[in-house]
Amino acid sequence: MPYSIEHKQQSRERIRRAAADLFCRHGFDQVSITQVMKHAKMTHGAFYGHFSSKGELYSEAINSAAEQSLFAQNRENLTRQKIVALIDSYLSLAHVRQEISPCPLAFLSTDMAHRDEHVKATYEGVFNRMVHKLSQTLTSENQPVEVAKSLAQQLVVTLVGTLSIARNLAESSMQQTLLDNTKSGLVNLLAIK
Amino acid sequence: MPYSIEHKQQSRERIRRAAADLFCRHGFDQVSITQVMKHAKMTHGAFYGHFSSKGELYSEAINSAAEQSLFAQNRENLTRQKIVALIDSYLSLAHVRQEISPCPLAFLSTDMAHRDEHVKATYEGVFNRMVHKLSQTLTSENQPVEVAKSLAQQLVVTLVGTLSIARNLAESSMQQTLLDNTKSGLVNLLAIK
DNA sequence: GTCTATACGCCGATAGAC
DNA sequence: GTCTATCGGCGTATAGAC
Repeated sequence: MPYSIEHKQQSRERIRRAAADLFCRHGFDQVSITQVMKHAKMTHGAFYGHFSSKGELYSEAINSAAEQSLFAQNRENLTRQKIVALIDSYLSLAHVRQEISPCPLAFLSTDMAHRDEHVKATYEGVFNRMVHKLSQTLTSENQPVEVAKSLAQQLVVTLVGTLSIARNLAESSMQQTLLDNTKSGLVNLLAIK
Repeated sequence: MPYSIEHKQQSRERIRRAAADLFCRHGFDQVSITQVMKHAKMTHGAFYGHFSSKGELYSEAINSAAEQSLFAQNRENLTRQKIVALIDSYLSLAHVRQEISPCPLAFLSTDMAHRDEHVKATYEGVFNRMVHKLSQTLTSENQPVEVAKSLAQQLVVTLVGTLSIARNLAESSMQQTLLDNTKSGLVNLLAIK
């Protein structure tokens, strides 16, 4: 038995990671299975030993991107201070250029519209988990949970909207200005609760 | 001469409109020229009498969508009151479902990433025009123009982020909650200036 | 100006050797 | 488990008739 179980799991994980990177960078339709497998150092025929279809890979890739994104890096509970740092990293040129692990919510928002229900559900799951994690931190004792959840939702949609538009601006100075404007707006939002 | 100049212009405009609708609904790659031309009541061979490539059509479609969107409907100067009404329409289920003319910024944000520079520039132009129009209204005499522009940018990115995420939520009740949360957040944002 | 017909390439998925 | 080879379908773009 020349191939161990670990070997197969490692191959699968390499495919997942390559797909997460490429899909976020170029979108689902513009990335072929051949390209993904080339990044994972295999040929395209081997793909179907790990996934049943390109669509299934997409779900896996979204989850993989979420696992490596900024939101997942603080595994334990967040603090308000860490949220500010997270906003800072999220709204950075490095994130726009995908030099750090990209947030799939921002890089794939529009790309979801035409996929099957399973892929959409994956995206929605990532969104809900992010909102939930943030709202836990934003909750204070003397206010209803709905307020914290509303605040967390506003935070996420603003981050996502800013990043996906910033990506489409030609000059990096314009990108930086947009990122900074949102940053100061969010500081106000969180300060007044 | 069986075909008048107006006839050609009308055909071209039908193609532009059909493309705007379909691209916003399904994305660039998922819409074929044949589909666009079917909606425009022609066959696909006729397409190249009006546009030189599918990419060129994309730019035209983005501009066409912008022309018909909510931002373009108030041609004269906006007022603060009209901005509130615009936010209300923008953040409606009807817009999410594309029952009213869709905002190309929200429906195509991610789809831009992989297109050529000309298409991206078109998108950026639409964004800048919207920000400019809003910032004119949000300017008051005793504050620098940068403040109004920053506010207008925050407004647009928040609208775009909310709509593109709402589109990916399965239950309309969840969509409505998200829309309402952003709405109340923006009311606060604009009130405090 | 619009039609039908076709050239040409790319991609998802499968088959079979090793 | 991964390889090479291939099938089948679709989509952009072009050619030529009307």
